[in-house]
Amino acid sequence: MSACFAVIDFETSGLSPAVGSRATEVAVVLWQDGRELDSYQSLMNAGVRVPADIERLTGISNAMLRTAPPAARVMAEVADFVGDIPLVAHNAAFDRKFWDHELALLGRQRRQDFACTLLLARRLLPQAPDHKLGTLTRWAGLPAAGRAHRALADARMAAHLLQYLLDTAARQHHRPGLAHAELCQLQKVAAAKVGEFLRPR
DNA sequence: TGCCAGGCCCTCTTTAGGGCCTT
Repeated sequence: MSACFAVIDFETSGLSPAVGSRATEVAVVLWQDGRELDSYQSLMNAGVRVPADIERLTGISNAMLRTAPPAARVMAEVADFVGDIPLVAHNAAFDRKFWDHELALLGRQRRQDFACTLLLARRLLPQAPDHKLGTLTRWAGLPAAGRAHRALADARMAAHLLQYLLDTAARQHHRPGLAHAELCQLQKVAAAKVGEFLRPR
């Protein structure tokens, strides 16, 4: 049995907490052995106004956020849902800074590493037209999980992309005539390299 | 109104600059 990953995606009011941006929606997909075990998704009201261009991009309106549960309650729930499971995101540097910032507002700290499907895709799939999540999903023929730029759909797309990358890493290390034990060892090495590729520095 | 960040990585690089990617 392979490791379990918590694939996360935030929608936000902007590009960085450093300029006052806050999370507006979060989703996490628990992913193991090529399938979704469980998921969490919620809008979250952080008391900020979402600019009109981001409303259009995500479809998350200020009216929707007015009736959403408080950000503090949602972050406590999602952090408990994730526990110590390793986190994965597409462009993890982005989601990591919002995860850390929103948890810090609760007086809590991240307990695990973040892996990044963007960095892995750049290394393992250099032939792709570009490395946006939507482009890679279409290019690799992965399932379109719903409306792009909504948290649960993007988290599911990133989970399928993670599986595609894990499979690609294993395939690129394959040599004919390997004994089963050798193949298992090679996959462990590939998985370790995946972790190394994806860990934000 | 328009803008705001920041890490990674490539190259016409390393005493730096700029594109990509996230919303």
